[in-house]
Amino acid sequence: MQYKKKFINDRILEAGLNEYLEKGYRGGNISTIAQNAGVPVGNLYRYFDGKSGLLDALVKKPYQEFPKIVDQLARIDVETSLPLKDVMVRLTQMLLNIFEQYGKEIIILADKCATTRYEDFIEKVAAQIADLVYKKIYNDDSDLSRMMSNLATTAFIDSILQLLRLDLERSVLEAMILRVMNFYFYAIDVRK
Amino acid sequence: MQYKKKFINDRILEAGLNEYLEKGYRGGNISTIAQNAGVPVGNLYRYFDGKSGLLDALVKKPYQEFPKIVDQLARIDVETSLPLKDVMVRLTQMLLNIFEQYGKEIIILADKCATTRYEDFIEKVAAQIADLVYKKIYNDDSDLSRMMSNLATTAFIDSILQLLRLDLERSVLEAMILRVMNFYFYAIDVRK
Amino acid sequence: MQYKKKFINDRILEAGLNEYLEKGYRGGNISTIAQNAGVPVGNLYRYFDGKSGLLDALVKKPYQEFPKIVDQLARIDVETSLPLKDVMVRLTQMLLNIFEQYGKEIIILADKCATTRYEDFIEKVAAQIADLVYKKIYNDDSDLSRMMSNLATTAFIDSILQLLRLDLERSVLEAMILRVMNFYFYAIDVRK
Amino acid sequence: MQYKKKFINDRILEAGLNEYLEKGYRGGNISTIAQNAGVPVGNLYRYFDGKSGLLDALVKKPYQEFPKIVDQLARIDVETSLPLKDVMVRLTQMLLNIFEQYGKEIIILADKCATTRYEDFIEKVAAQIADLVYKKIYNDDSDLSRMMSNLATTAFIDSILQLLRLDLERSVLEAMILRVMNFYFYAIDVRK
DNA sequence: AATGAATGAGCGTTCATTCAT
DNA sequence: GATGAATGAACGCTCATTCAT
Repeated sequence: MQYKKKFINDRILEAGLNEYLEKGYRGGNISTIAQNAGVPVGNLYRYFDGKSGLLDALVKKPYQEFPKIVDQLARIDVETSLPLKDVMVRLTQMLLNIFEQYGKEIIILADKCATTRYEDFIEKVAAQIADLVYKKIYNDDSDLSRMMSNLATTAFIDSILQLLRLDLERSVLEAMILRVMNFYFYAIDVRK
Repeated sequence: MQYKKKFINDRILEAGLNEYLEKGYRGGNISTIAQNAGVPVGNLYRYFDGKSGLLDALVKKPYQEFPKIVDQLARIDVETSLPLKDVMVRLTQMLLNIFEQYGKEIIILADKCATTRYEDFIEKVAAQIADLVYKKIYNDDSDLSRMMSNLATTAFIDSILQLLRLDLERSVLEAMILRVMNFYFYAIDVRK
Repeated sequence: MQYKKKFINDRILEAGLNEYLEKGYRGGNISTIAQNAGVPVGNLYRYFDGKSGLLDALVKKPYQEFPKIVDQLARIDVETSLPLKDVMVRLTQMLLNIFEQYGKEIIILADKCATTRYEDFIEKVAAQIADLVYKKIYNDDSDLSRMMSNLATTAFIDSILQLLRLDLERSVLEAMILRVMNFYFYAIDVRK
Repeated sequence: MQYKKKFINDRILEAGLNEYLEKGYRGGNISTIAQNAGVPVGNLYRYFDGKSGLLDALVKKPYQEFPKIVDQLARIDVETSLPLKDVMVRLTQMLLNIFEQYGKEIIILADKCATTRYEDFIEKVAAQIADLVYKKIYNDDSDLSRMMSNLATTAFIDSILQLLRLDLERSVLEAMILRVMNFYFYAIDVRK
């Protein structure tokens, strides 16, 4: 029987989060994580499957949720035929929700997972969203347009992630999101 | 200076480029680099000053050139008072030139130098350009505007970097650059 | 401070002592020390700060004590104006005490520390003692006399060190010390 | 046919001498020796059998001569029954001769050969001379007396070596040798 | 179940020696 | 024969993981 204490589990997760955020997955140090969590290394290994297992645990939720959210959005889009801007507003709301819960974890997924199996996570999510953007705005079977959707989407996501990294107050964050939205999707038709 | 064979020098540089590109500086392995270059480790050390020296050699040129280019651009801007779009076109041309020569090296500088002295290179360059953008477009002493200049500039640079990563043909690259330019700077005044 | 086992600490110290004694600091091999101590290399690093840290730990005490002892002796000399021979007897007693505790460590300090910061330790100690001898016996402002004090003192110390290396019983050691004393300081005035 | 240039041979020997003197055998660096000799490393290997072969070549002469000289002295002693002091004067002359030719080489033999097969050369020579001293002065079948002969002889040799290291002018050296002689062998009978 | 000392493979680097030119 | 670039074993050290207590 595996008995585990939630508060130990949580302290390890938090320490791991900060360590990976600060030094990246490869640069992160398991002993440091254990120490910062106030847990002996050996015990950390009872709670998580080593360095990579801890990473898995940290990013599991957003890693699984993200694609689902975008799928959901896609379905809404198809079913309701909202104008692009509204779709993006919805997307942004969804993103904000998940960011609020998993902000730091997403930054790890986005920036700190070189050499792990997560290393192209953001790329894949961006591609998924870009597909939506492409169908909605460009949809002209040209490679350049596909690329453009990708670029714009990735840039949009990057901008959101940048805001995330700044660790802003909610109200400021909202204001900035609106600006970014405007920036990326105002008069998109003439800019595409 | 001892005699060194250009093709060995180049093979090490190439192997180092690929290794750092693939695994980042920290994750990169000197023995692997040597092996992929077809050179024994010991000899690699005759050509470059170890792991960090090889990184230095790889990124030296773009690391030095980049800030100069932006300075140059700033001077042109002040002296000629060109409209923003023209300034950006100039910048883009300049960037393209340096990208063409040092594309992969710049990606290493941008993404793969955590824990090295280059780790905030892109940030600094972006800040330098963002300052230009801020003065040119916003210039209203508001923190949100400063942030917005930063976001837009970083997103712009990221988009360019993304194109870089795709390893496109020159003509395609040009077309995409034009689109990105348009995307970022069309009707910027109403979107800011 | 983490928990460390005294017997492991001691076994590493002993293995290090023997290794440095046998091969000198530079020639000594950390893996060999670890192996002879029955400890994996990694663990040695938990107990001591690497190759140089282990040397430091080995010689720390005699390195600090020696100069103090000579100072002490100098003070006694000035305050009591004992005849030379008595001063030397006192010195010898003091040396014997420290030799008994740190015999091998002193041999390392004396012979095996080329290229370390201890490399001229014995020279400095000899100079310090020679100064005493010079003031007590020669004191004629001639360079040759200074040299002679240095020679005699160094030879005296070397003789003592040689006895040390022989690992004699206490009683035998005492007898030999008396003879050496006599040898070096009998009728010193006519021999100087 | 092995064709070798004497001046190259000599320059390597000289560079090796200085390197080993300065850094000891283990610390000495073959590439540095080659460079200081103005000879490519590869060529050094044609002239000498590597690091240890160069050492062999450097110390060969004094290594072979020394024991012979002492043997010679022993024979003179037995045949002529000179008084001790005269024997020592003879020895000193002999030593001086060999020192003049091989001074630095002897310092290497004496101090810089840890971990080589020469490491107890000086000890052996001292023992050989000490045997002479013992027979001449002590000769009482006591262990302490044997030890005392060894100590005195070694100290005497060490003092001579010390003078050697100072690289003195001939006249100064002579004066010092006389003093050391006096120091070690004046009234030896009452001091033994 | 909890602890942290123990473990050793793997890293970046050096340098005596070899060998293609 | 001369050259110095090439070679790779061996070093000191780190750290993810294991395991005795």
